Parts: sequence; structure tokens; C-alpha cells
Amino acid sequence: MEEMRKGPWTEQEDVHLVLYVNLYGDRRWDFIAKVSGLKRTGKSCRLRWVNYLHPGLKHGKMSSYEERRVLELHNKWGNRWSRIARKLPGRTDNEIKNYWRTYMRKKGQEKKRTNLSSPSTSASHDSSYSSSYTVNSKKIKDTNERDFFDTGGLLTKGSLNHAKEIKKGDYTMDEIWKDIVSSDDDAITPVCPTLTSPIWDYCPDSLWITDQEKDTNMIVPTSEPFHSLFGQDGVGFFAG
DNA sequence: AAAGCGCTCAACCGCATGCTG
DNA sequence: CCAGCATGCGGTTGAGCGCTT
Repeated sequence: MEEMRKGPWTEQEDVHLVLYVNLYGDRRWDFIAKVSGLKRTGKSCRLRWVNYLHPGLKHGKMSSYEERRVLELHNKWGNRWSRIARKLPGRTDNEIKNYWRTYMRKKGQEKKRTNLSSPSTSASHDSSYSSSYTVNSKKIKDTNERDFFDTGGLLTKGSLNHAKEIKKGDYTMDEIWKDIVSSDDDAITPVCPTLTSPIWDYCPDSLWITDQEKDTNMIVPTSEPFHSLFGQDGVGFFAG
């Protein structure tokens, strides 16, 4: 077998990948990996696309609205990162996961500090990030949701019984969460977003693919990394 | 100036799930 | 129904960078 490349992607690889995704869609990753000549696995190609190259992705710091939304949705769904990401236009599950991790660490540290100064009974659970808590031991698939990053592949996923949704009883992180939230603002109420990227300036939720939406037009990105990759040549790149 | 430390984020891994023949 | 393959998801890792000492 041929040796597969690993590690950071080069700009050339990115250009190559985008080209082939444009040609074949973002579904057949093994195929794309093969025909593109990139010495990457399909998995790696998909990840690169989804987390970095996909048009419409926002890069950079999360807005306070997004931060609040993450907290709110995490409170609701737990570590269902991809699901949370679907509600945050331009953000990836990876990004949100990383944000959450950072957030939890920060909270943990804060808590440690406050506990040191004023020990309380709730000090029993460490609020620092841990993978040990579970929302639900089984993964739940929203198969009737169109994949968030799908750029045009056919939707063939079947439907799933929503009754199989999160089993509230397994929500063991709930306590941990409450502990954290209680020290936060009283309620996390989404406010009208003030998004930095001009792409999302108007009604971002309708631009980003949400649960209910079907196909959507490809949005030609106006931000990095696409402009650096394609410049004006990028125009019409995603047309067909 | 440089060594140490902590943080961020891209990328990998393993497992679960879905699809197809 | 089942097996094999492709894709998706969540957890984890590590390189690189900035800040502190």
C-alpha cells in the first residue's frame, strides 16, 4: 500500500481538494482521495473540507452571541457537537468542541479559585472539562437532517424516530452544567446576532443549512481561506 | 534573551451508524 | 438478514504561538 500523508495540509493540497470536491461533490471521500492524487485518506479529506475549506465557514473568534448559543445548546443537548454546529452558521463541530473545552477549563479554574476562597458543598464535582460524563451512552443520529456541510450530494438518509432522542435520565453532566451555569448569568437568551462576516449579515440562519432546509445555493466565500486560494478566479468555481 | 508554560486549533483515531449489494 | 464498505461523530493529541518569568 502507498504511504498516506499525515499532518498539516499545504496550500497546494487545499487547492487540489477544493477542485475535486467541486467536480465530484462532497460525499465520495474515498473516491476523491483516490482520484485527486492526494496522498490522504478520504477521512482526512473530508475533515479538511468540513473544518476548513468549506465555503461559508467563519474563521476567527466567536461572537458573544455565538458563545451564548453554544452554552445554551450544550445545556440542551450535551456533547452533540455536530448538532450544535448546525445551529451556528459557519461554525464547525470541531470549533465548538474546542471552544467548549477552553470554556470548561476556564470555568474549572475559576471555580477552583472561588472554592479555595469559599468552600461550598457543591465542590464535589470538578467542572473542568472531562470526557467522562455522558449525555447518552448511545449516539443519536438525526438522519432526517440534511448534513450541515453537504454541498450538493443527494440526501438519502432515512428518517429517524425522534423519540429516540436524548434520554433525559442519562444526562449526568446536568449537575455539572447547572453548577457552572448557576454561577453565570441567570438565563442564556439568544439575542439578535451581530456577526462579523458580511456573508452572514442578513439572516444568517436562513443562509446556513438548517434542519428543515433542503438544498441551498452554494455561497461563494468572501473570506479566507478561499480568497487567498482563488482570488477572482474563484468566481463561479462552485457553480456546478 | 531565552526557557518554561499555557492556550488554541488543526488533525488524527476509534467507534458508531448508514448504505448497498 | 447480513457483511462489507463509506461516512459521520466525539474524544484526544500535538504543533505552534504568545505570554510570563
